[in-house]
Amino acid sequence: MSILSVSEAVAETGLSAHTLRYYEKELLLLEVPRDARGRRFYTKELIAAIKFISALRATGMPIQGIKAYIELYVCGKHTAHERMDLLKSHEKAVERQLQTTKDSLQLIRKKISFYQETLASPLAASKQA
Amino acid sequence: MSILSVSEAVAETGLSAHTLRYYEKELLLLEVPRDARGRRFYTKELIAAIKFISALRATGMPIQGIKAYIELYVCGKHTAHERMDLLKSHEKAVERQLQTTKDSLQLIRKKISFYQETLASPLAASKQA
DNA sequence: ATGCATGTTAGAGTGCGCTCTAAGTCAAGC
DNA sequence: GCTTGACTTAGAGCGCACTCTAACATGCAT
Repeated sequence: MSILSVSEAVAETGLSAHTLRYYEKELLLLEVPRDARGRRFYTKELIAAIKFISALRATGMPIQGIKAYIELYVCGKHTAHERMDLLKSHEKAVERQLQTTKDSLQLIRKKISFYQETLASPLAASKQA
Repeated sequence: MSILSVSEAVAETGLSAHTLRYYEKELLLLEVPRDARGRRFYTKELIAAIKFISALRATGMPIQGIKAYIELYVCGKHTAHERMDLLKSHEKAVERQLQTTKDSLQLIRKKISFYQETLASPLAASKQA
């Protein structure tokens, strides 16, 4: 299973075939190999790259940001430090975003608690939007 | 400071005046009062509503979902349970999303660690996309 | 009285990330 | 031989959430 067809890659990564092609077109995926009939297949390295790209996307990095990372990679080993800095900066952004999500979740939970109290004893409560 | 002008509401909520008007048009904000000159102002209840809406947006609830919540609110007290269920369901969704963000962050940190090792002792390492 | 700040409106435009369409190719199975 | 299914391409279309434009109104300061 170290070489996957399109449909296998779809199953493995959770992305659609359309999205895989779109990423390739946007230069997020480089050198996707083809079989004798011109059909794509995905090596385990490529699958790992797709999963990493998915992690960047899932944490809100825009396509252009990922592209910038890939371009550094293409430029060679001497960009390793710059690539790491890019990831570290994204790491910090994700940490901030996690915190604001948690804060927002707290506010939502407060509202839920309010509903729970109100529904338990309808005599209380009045002012809420 | 229990009544805020547009610019004060902008400062207080972090949203743009454009976005406040957009939310009003989309029926997320109801009955925004006006002064004698026809200019909006925001009561503290309205500001609280805006902050709650921002929390829902910050946690990924779409405008249409928020609108559904507001519509239930407009329908009266008897929808309180349904509104709470809607929030609870969103709470669960946010918890799942928080988990996948954390998982993705772990993968990103693994890559950063790899770079750190590689850059510390350049003799190691080779295979990474 | 003139300019500026701060608001108003309806409606158009933007950026992002997919997502889909239409037409075609090829090998395998009935 | 014909159909089916998994793929290919270039390019169009879509949904979302803003975001901006243009023209106008009003009161305050110089």
